[in-house]
Amino acid sequence: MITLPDTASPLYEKVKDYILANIGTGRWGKDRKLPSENELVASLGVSRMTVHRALRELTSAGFLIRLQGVGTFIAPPRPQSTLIEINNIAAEIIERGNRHRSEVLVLETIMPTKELALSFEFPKRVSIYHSVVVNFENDLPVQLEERFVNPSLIPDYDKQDFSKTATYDYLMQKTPVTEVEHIISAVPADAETARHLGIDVGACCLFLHRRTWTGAVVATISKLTYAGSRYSLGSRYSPSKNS
Amino acid sequence: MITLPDTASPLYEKVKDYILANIGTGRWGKDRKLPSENELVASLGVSRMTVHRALRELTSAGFLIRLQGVGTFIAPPRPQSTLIEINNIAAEIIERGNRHRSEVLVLETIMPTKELALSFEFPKRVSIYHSVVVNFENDLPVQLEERFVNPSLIPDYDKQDFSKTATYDYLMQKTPVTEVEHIISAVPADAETARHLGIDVGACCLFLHRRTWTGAVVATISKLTYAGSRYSLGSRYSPSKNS
DNA sequence: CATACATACATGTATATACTTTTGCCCGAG
DNA sequence: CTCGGGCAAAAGTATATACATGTATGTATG
Repeated sequence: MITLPDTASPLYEKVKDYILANIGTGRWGKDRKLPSENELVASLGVSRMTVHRALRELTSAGFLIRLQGVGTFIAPPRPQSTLIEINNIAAEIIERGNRHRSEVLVLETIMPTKELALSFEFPKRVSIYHSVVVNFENDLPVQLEERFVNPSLIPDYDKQDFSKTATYDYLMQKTPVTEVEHIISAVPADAETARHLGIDVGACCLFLHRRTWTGAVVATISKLTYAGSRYSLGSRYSPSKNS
Repeated sequence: MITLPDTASPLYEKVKDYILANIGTGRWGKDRKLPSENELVASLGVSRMTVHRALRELTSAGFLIRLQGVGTFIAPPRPQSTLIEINNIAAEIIERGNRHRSEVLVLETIMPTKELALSFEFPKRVSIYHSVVVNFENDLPVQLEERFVNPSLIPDYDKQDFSKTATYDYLMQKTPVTEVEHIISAVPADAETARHLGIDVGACCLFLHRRTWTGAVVATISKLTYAGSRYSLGSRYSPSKNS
């Protein structure tokens, strides 16, 4: 029987500390398999629910991997990927000390195309909101922003004045985002895009496709086109900001 | 009594979805206070532990704020930014079930231009490693990869065979990255890029500029050019994966 | 009137118990 | 030797219960 430290912290935290202290010391074999919940119950003298909570939280924090029916394992060192941050364009422009202005080209209710309804994961055809806005930095158009919005989550989208409130701000305020999908690509400007952004047809544009979810429901689909010569996505990131 | 959806997902997930769906609709008053655990138990017909777990996870995901003795409240909107993930291209290609191959065009030691030395934050001119590699997905060139590497951190870079080990893997293995800077833009292909990627001059390319630091020292500078028509950066991200 | 106490109610922690789902493996039938 | 059934083990979920701890509030008492 192992005795956990006699501090003020809750029991499941002590169990977490105990497990963390034993990760990396090689104490748990070269297959990096932890004792089972029931073994920990026996060796630590706490209930299985408490052990389970400790293990679940360490798993969600990325330290462990658990397989039902198999066991609990130490997670491999962090996956080789880096993150970049995508900011709200209005805020970004203002932060650079420049003036931001929006021009609303379209704000309407439409029936989605079959393809769009599919992207929304709609079982049947329901009408959705559709907006097209051009964002200016010091009177120079930098971003063409087309959005499709799920009206069941954001009811009054079509009644807003998006030349005053940025669409992004309104959406973020109205509904919590639980998941985001991004696809970034480079595309040549089509005729309409070129006209709105004041660039040549065929000029390189950065194209950002974004879907956001609230729970299991697709909340918004956005297609953001940036004039390639006038804009780039940038970020600086420290991986060491995790627990 | 509210009836939760009859799906296969666990009960606490349904409770989380139910709560998320009610956040932002203004359903829970202008003080943004949620019903107490016991009220949710009564209205949803589940046990308090299940409600508690749902609320605890939403709290740790940043959606809620809980005060013992007071109640549960909707958290103020999170900082408005989202993250996208940039993966190792070799790993990405293999994960898609395709074949990855590299062709090393250049691997040499050079004296940096003044501009480059500035990017490295070098006080004086020191020689650096320089590599140019084309990455193929099933014999189709998708990425032109130019790297400048700080020899004081990665000594034997010029002696590796990068048709066998991906440059990325080698660098990640050799030195820990403490900070990353990314700039993504869309550019037309110049003559040389077009030739190496097998695309037309002027075709849209995704251009990724990356600097990595190890401590206070710039370790690598990379210029990655993706054939726009053949590649897009994608990612799906759940903000709720924090502790 | 002000302070102290009692009370109610909120979330936090801990346990015991039961059942479900997934997986790995042994063992026997063919 | 192979296939498949069945069993055991592991994590996952759900509940009932109890007690701990923190907060707000009303009330009795000095």
